[in-house]
Amino acid sequence: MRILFMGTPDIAAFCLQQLLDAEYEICGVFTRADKPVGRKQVLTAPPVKQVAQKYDIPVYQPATLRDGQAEEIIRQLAPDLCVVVAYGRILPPQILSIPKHGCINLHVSLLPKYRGSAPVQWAVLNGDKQTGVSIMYLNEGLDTGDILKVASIEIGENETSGELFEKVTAVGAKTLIETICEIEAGTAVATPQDDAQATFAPMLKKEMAEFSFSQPAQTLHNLVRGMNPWPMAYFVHEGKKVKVTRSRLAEGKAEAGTILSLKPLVVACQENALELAEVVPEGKRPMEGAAWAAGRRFCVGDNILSCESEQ
RNA sequence: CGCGGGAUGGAGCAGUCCGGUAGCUCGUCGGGCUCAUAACCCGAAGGUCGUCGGUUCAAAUCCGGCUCCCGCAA
Repeated sequence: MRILFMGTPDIAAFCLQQLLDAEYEICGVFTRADKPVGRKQVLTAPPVKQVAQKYDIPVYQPATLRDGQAEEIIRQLAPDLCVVVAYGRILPPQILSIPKHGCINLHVSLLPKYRGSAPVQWAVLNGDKQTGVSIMYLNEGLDTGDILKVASIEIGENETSGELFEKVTAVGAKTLIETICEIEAGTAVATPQDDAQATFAPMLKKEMAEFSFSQPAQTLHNLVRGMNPWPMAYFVHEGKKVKVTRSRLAEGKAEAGTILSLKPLVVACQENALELAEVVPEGKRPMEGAAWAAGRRFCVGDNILSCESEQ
């Protein structure tokens, strides 16, 4: 079985690695262009490219799939199956039809829920107790193809998107390989999605990460978890961003923003209260919420939101 | 030369503008109170103020070089 692999970030690189470890024949890799990364803006190859190069697999990074060139390359590679994991592009129909066994895709949600680019984050943001992975055939829509196989995954109470992503990556790769086995064996069965149940999980935007304390603690806790590791939930204190990287639900009732405890640092929300376990003030490194409170010289009863006017 | 913040006992900060005895909250250790405690009271230890050089009677503080950390941007 000649496989053409398409993907870009870590999860895709992990799947590619697993396929290689399972000794599948990878005839080529499509990934997105190298891009500048980090403070120094060093031009960096996507994770998938790094893995592919290690195994001397031909790498293609076309700017578009729709000018006929990509189609030509793929025909020459003559894959039996195309495996797509977080490639970041929709494949046009003329490419979808090239491989004999079609194109399959790993999507990290229980489809038809959370179609789109940030399914893991949205599951956490919405406070879901479980999510999962789906392997499906690609069609011309966005994550709308027939489903071959699913696996569900529990979401812990304090689990972040980043942590969940690690679990999802492992389960996803495993499920992907199981599915490929079934396709090879001819036992794979595809089931159409129920479009009426579909929801959409768009890419996160930085503005979505800002909060005051005027929402229920559970909502904010979900935000903190869901926005970690990027873009990180934050509130503004004295004109500066304070990211909250870790939180816990806490008991207590008071006007939103009231400091109920300094150690640990607990702040009242619209409903209940939230412990700020770890924060990253602008220009500072991560620190315990209590340490930040010590340096800010808060007192129990102060309002974290109105400090600006008081001081 | 992308913009900006920062480096002060174990943690987080103040002090720097206007040089002159190292300060705050917490932690640690010892003691006390208490049925008890993460609570409270008393006491103690712990810092060549990132680094190198300059100015000065005197530098955390003023001047210059360097290193490291972080936020933004991408």
